[in-house]
This record gives sequence, C-alpha cells and structure tokens, in this order.
Amino acid sequence: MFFIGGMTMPELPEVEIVRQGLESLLTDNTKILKIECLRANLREEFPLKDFKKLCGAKIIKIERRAKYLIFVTDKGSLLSHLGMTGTWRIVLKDQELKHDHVYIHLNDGRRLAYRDPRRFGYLGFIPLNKSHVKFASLGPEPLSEDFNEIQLLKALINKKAAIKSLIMDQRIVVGVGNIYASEALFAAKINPFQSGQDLEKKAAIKLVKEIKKVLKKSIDKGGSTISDFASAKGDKGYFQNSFKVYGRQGELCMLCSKNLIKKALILGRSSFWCPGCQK
DNA sequence: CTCCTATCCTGCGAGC
DNA sequence: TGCTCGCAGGATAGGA
Repeated sequence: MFFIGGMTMPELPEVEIVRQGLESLLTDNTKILKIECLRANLREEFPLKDFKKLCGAKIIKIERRAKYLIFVTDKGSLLSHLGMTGTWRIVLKDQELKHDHVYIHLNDGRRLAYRDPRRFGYLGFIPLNKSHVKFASLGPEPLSEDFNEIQLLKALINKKAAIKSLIMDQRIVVGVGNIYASEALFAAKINPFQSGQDLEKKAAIKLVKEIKKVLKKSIDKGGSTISDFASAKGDKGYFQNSFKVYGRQGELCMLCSKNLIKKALILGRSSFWCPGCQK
C-alpha cells in the first residue's frame, strides 16, 4: 500500500514530507475526476458544492502553509489540515480502511484517500486568486527570513505566558507543535516555563536558530525516508528516535549527563526539559 | 487585550 | 480475558 504520511502527530516537518510525497504523485496531467465524501464533515462540514467545482480540475502543484496542505488546481484549491491523525494515501481496490472519509478519484484511475480516525483534520476550498480565513492570522513561516529575533521579540512584548506555549501559538510562528517546541527549547537551553516577555535578545536569537534547525533537520530526515513511504512500507513513524527530551522523562539528559529529564503539563500539553541545562 | 480551559474524537496502553 | 481510565495533541471558541 502506498502511504503518504502514516505518521502520527504531524507537525511542520511531517506535513512538508506529506506535501513532497503528494507532489511526487503528480504528472503533467493529473486531474480530479470527482471528490467522493463518505461522510458530511470532519470537525467542520465539507463544502460539497465547492468540491464539485473541482471535478475535472488539473492539479498543478501541492503547496504548504503552516501545517496546511494546498492542492492547487486550475479551478481553485483544496485545503487540507491533517489535525493529529490525518493521512493521505493511494488506495487500491479492497484496501479501503475504517475512517477513510474522502476519496479523490483521479483521471488515471488512482484514488487518493483521506483517512482520519479522530477527525481533528480539516478539508476546505479556496477559490481561484483568493485567500482563506484559516490563513488570516497566521504568523510567519519558521523557515523563512520573516521569522527572526526581531519579529519574535516584538511578538513577545507583554506576553506573560510560558515561552513554550507562545512558540506553539500560530499567530507568533506557525508549524511548531508540542514535540518540536520542547526540542527547540532544549536545544536553545531555555526553560519552557519562562515568561515570554522575559526572553532576552540573546536567547531569542538562539531560540529562532534552534527552531529552524530542529525543523530543518527533521524535514531532511523525512526526505530520506520518503522512498520508503512510496515503496509500500507504510507508516515509518514520526522520524522518531531522534528526540532529545520529548518522551524521555526520567532518563538522563543527553547533554549534561547529570540531570533527569522532567515532564510536566504546560497549558495542558506534555512538556519535557532538563532542569540543569534549561534554568 | 491576554491567558487559560474545555472541546472535538478515537485508539492505545496501563492497571486492575 | 476484559473492563475502565487517562493520555495523546492541533486548533479554536469562549470565559475569566
């Protein structure tokens, strides 16, 4: 079976890899025959009328903005967010699965399936030459030059919340989820509980750098596994075994080898840090 | 305005 | 073996 994005918990690197995988499916003439919906909604209703407009549309490319995938066609775009358990895959006959919610029938006979057990995902439509309300308040792409210490420090003015929560706030910077937030703060040696407004310039520079680094590294790693996705192995996991603090509570810190990794909830999300390295 | 809680949903693993 | 419970986390509405 051809899986694209069978991994759980998609953050920006995973979504980017799914984008690359989807784009690799496209030929010079890949068209949508029809979009078959097996239910009426995920968390939000499907725009069925708009989906009809995509019948016969030629898929030009797959873009990504934040954790959104954008199927760009000559008749408008299909917008997709994987939520936490969303996957796209090519599904052959008799490979249908429980929680397949949408099949996109392509002109070459293939079927693209959107599967999402928890239905936290989203499917929508963007008319030609229009933007989308979901994009209205998104912050800069973390890998772009628009995300830098000046922009970050500005966004943190008067923000008393924990820095870990703030870098997960899509209005401040997009794409950083719960896992990479802990990883980036560890790499930058910043305590996840630290109040955003207290971040000094030096720390902001370091944090920006480490966020970019941790995301880039994961994209590169995922890129190297993409042929495995395509070769029928299916779910390759979350580029895993490379996390330095996430999920490692109680283990010895890989950096200082002195302290045990701690775990606590910050705004209801599991957070991991080294009490020695991240004062 | 900022901050935080609850909510959506299913699968899975721990504990009994 | 089978049950319950808690946890997993992206995004957002709404309350404090």
